[in-house]
Amino acid sequence: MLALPYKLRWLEAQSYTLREGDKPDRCAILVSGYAFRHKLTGDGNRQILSLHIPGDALDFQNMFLNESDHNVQMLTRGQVAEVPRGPLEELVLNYPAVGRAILIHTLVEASIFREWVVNIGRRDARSRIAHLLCEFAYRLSTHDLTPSGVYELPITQEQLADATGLTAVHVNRVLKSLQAEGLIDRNRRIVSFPNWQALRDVADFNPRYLHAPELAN
Amino acid sequence: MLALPYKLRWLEAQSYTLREGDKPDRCAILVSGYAFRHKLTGDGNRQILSLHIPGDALDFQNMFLNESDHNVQMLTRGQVAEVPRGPLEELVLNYPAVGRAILIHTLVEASIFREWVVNIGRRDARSRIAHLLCEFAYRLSTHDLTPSGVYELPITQEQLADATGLTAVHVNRVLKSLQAEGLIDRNRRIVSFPNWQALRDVADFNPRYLHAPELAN
DNA sequence: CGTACGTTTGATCTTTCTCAATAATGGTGG
DNA sequence: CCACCATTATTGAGAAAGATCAAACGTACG
Repeated sequence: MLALPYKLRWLEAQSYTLREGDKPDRCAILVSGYAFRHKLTGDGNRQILSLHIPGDALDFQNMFLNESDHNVQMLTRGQVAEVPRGPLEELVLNYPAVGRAILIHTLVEASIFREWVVNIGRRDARSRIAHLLCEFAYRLSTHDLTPSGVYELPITQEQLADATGLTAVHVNRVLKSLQAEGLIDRNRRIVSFPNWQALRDVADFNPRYLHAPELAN
Repeated sequence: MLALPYKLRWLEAQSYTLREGDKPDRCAILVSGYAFRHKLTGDGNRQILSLHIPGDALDFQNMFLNESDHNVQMLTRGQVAEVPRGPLEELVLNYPAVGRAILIHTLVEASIFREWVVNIGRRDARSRIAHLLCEFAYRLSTHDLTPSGVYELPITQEQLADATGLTAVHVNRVLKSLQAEGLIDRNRRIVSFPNWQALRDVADFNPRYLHAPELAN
């Protein structure tokens, strides 16, 4: 996989790696910084579909399809490795071990989408937000991206609202109440979790859907 | 693909083809009838994740993972073809054309999950329900499963509620109001759409996310 | 130092939920 | 064919979560 041609590139916060309707001709792998997927409704509301951390393949979801069905945008400034579509496709299809790894990556991402459906469809605001925080922290920690248990949450309250199907005002209030209860500790965008187990309980968070062991190979 | 060993089997409504936590050892392809995926929250609420029509692979989402993260259940009585895991994996990994088809199928299913996130997260009850009806009708029609423009919707209002993140009571009211406006026409579980374009508008339905042309190959 | 963006707060309004009861419907055994 | 039962659908009244509107407050950054 490392033998593929690629181009490292810095991207500013808010810049797009892919827009809905585009025909993808390359796949960006996130190297540093954070990114997110989102989609807009007809009346202009935004729904954030996933958050991405270094190591994630940003455009793979659309790579084998003819046109992208959503947008991928940088959350912070960061670096991506862009791999052209042709060689990547060839590698994926002709090397079973690679094909298997990519398929698993794709299936795990689908599993995360399913959990988001559950989160937004069937949990109240408090659990929803707690769940998103748990997921983010858990993913960072299984990738050894957080030495400390202190997380930089590179996301505005408005983006958090768009990720959870709420409004920014309500997110603000819920965040404050989680803090008042000692479930989270915020200082600007820096968050820590004084009582991880209690937060997990509030969030109804069960990491099974992240399939961490399968991804470890 | 047709050379794979498989076993045809009838399943009753409500029977499971896969449960959360199971280790999948086979993949069921739906031959007749309808099925759905769902997940339960910690306090027992159900969220339906997708509806399936004949031709869909029911267990593929978990096939390459070690344990299933959700349940798959029959909506109606119907028939499935069960393919054992080993031969299917081998075929998928060693035949690029098959691998490609499976990958595309998987990516399209992920795209549908994303649209459900948008639907539940950012549309009101009326649009949500209309959207689900549009999706179902559109998928049936692109598979030539509905000669007539009249659909049997094999789903209770409670299931519809669990699919849209609403309550059964509210679904009932919305359905009645859609009918009063002439956007749908119901007689028991039989539905037709007297004004498809108007329903699409209400639903904010854009079939791009279904990637019908890519699936046609 | 001013401007733009993000956060916080209050007051009020709406959508949707909850609880509870009643009516249809479909299927079953006699 | 009919009576009975379990589901499902429908309706009403009241409650609640979250949305909306509007304003003030911070903070980073050019």
